[in-house]
Amino acid sequence: MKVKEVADLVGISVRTLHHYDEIGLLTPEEITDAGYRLYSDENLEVLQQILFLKELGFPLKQIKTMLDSPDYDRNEALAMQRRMLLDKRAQLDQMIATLDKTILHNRGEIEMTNKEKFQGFNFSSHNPYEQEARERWGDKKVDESNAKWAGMSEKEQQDLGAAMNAIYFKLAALRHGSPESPEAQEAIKEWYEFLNRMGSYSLEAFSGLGQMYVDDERFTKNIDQFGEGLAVFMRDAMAYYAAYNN
Amino acid sequence: MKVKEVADLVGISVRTLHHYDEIGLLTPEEITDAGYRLYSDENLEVLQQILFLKELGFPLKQIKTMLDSPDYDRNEALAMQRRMLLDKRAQLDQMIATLDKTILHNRGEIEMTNKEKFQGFNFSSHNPYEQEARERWGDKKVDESNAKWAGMSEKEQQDLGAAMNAIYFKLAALRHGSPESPEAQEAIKEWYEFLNRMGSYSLEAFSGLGQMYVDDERFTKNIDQFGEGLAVFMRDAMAYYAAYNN
DNA sequence: ATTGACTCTCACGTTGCGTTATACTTTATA
DNA sequence: TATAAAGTATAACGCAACGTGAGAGTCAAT
Repeated sequence: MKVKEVADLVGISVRTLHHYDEIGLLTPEEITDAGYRLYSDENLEVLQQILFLKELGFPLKQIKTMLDSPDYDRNEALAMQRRMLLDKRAQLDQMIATLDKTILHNRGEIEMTNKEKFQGFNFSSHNPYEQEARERWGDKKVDESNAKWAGMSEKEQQDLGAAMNAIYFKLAALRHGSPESPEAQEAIKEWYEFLNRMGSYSLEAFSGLGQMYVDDERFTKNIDQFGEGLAVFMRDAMAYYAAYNN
Repeated sequence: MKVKEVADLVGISVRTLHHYDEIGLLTPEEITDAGYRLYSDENLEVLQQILFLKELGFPLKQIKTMLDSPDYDRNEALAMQRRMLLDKRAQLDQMIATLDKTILHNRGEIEMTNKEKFQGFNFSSHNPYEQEARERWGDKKVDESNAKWAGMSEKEQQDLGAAMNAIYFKLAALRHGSPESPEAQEAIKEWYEFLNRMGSYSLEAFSGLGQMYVDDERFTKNIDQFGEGLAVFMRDAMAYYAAYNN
């Protein structure tokens, strides 16, 4: 398929396809003698992945990094994308609810706090683990973490969300190997460093958090969406990392 | 409220608020002697509108034009935004359905056409009026219009959608006056020119289309979402325009 | 053979901020 | 009360992701 055919089929521009080729994100299967790009069905399947991830706010560089990874599993990616699309739909639902309340507010039928007026504009939805986190680490650490989150722009929040997912991806791809392998330890180190951008975790607290991933089935359920058994794998990797990095 | 307070409440950056001030989109109610920006509750309500419209893909320049318009009615705007958010949610639903099919396809359980793989990535959903349009204007005109639409990038399609909505807004604001007033005629002229970017309408066809807006209750229902009685107003404005612009 | 549509590369422009630097102001802490 | 930290201002460069236009070659339709 030539560029215009692909562009029309998908609903993007020819320039977009050129750009994706230029940055190495989507390289046509074949180039004719005249230099024309020919796209294969496989190219289209990759393009579909790109558009899903793009819709979810991932920057193209990060999409390329994901797709180029030898550990990238398309079916696991689809499962993750599905969850994120559901999250995004839930965010839209919340925005619609906020809009409905705003209409009633404008009619004088209800009062809205300023906070209520902006429900749904970012993913700062209630963290269901916050109560447990407070019990385990105290109010100060949670408030500190929340303050950091709240002090970020939407872009920063999205980037963090995407970075977090990228780490989950990487760990999921490694989970069939040993949690003590250099690759696994490298990836879990990224997780440790990532967490320390939000709060401040000692190695001991890090290991304890890993145990929580398994003890608390809500954590387990969320994490295992990225790959069955990932929560256990992460716990073991985190315990090993904590033991051997002090 | 100072910038950081607003930024934290809303989940945007301080830089964003500065930018909106710079371009005249959101001007703080008050500036202190030190030059600090102070935002009022009214500013926050405007900011909410901005964020709704931004989420719907309107460029900031266009948002500013809308908000600055003396005809801008916030409640009508909210109704329109609600509809567009519902449309966007429907698009996400379609993307999720596409993703689900993709998962089955990857398992070998179903086959997907290339077209099916990209359902939901743009708003090229089936136009329910297409059948009637074919009957009234023939296959050639509809194919031509569809081909033009399909040949556009997502950005162009979104811009057109936004431009279309902006015209509807303008007309809705004018509908309590005479359809023959210069303002109404100017706005309906924009509609005429807009339609001619998609197809090619004679003045006679334009007037006939206006009549259809009233005769066909699905048209009426869609158009009147922008303002009760707008379909009738447009029909009359279109008839007058057609009669006096040949 | 000619024309129209499609394709290529190149390069500048646009939008909406992010980021950094520098300096002033306000608030919290010792 | 003095000092440090946090918050505020403006200015300006940088970035991502294309859009847009120009010029030229290629392919398909007439």
